[in-house]
Amino acid sequence: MTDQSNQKPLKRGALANLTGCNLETIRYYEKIKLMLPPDRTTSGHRIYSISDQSRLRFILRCRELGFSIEEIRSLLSLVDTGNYSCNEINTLTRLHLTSISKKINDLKKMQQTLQTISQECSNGDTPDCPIIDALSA
Amino acid sequence: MTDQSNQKPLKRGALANLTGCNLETIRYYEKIKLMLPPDRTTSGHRIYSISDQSRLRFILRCRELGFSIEEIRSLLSLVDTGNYSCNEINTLTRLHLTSISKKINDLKKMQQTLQTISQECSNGDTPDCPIIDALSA
DNA sequence: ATAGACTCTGTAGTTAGTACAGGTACAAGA
DNA sequence: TCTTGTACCTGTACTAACTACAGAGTCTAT
Repeated sequence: MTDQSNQKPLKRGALANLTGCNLETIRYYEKIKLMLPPDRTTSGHRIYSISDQSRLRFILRCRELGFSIEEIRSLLSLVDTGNYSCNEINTLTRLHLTSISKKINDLKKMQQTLQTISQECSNGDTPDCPIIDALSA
Repeated sequence: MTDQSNQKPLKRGALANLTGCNLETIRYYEKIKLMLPPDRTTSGHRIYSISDQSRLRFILRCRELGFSIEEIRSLLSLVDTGNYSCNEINTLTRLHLTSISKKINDLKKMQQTLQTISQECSNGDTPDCPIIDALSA
């Protein structure tokens, strides 16, 4: 009954297809030691276990949520040792939330400024442009 | 009466101090041809004219507002040729505003998701963490 | 004259990947 | 069995926008 197609060991291309991750990115994550070195066939082709697949999904999910590689490294190392508390994880999460808020605020300030100066624009055909003036100020 | 101190030709360090721009960044902008090659003393030290100073300020202001180097290059090339209309400038500005809005939206989605999963956290001392569960899903 | 600050050049490192080139391995069809 | 076309292997170079350094030359103030 259950579909076993995503429960089998996979080669790199198949893992990429399954997760939506770029082929080269998988190798990159191994190089920077986010992904553990997978088993290999005798000829050297990588074989990804189910736990490798879960780990990649975890990484990709964190990236979607804006965690940096180093933040993910911290999360993974807590999980890998098994010596983590929910408390520690939540601290990292809240730190990340703070930096997201800061980015949003910075972008909103830019947006506000640009909207203001853009509204002054006459949209004319002459080189007399209040935007350029504002940017030069 | 008027302070002429920021109206004199300057060397690189002085220009950096005056504008708040990093010393090396000025050289970088020259290398990538955002800044025009300045005059030199006989021994090769760069001497920045008043118009060089204005150009750098323009670049820095655009960077503050989130324009990419290539966007600034477009703006500057319009201004440099003199063949620009307010209309063209405003088009570039509105394109940039669109990309800012998109970034804000993306960050807000991350924020929302992270807040939700963070709130489920018991902050306990055990490795039983709903954040990790959510990230693994 | 000389010490210390400034400037010059080229190069390497940063983040988070992406894209090749040149060479094997594998799987399917004739 | 042979062949052909993918898929995979490795290392390296490229992206954006800087920043930092090493080693050499120059300028300035005492």
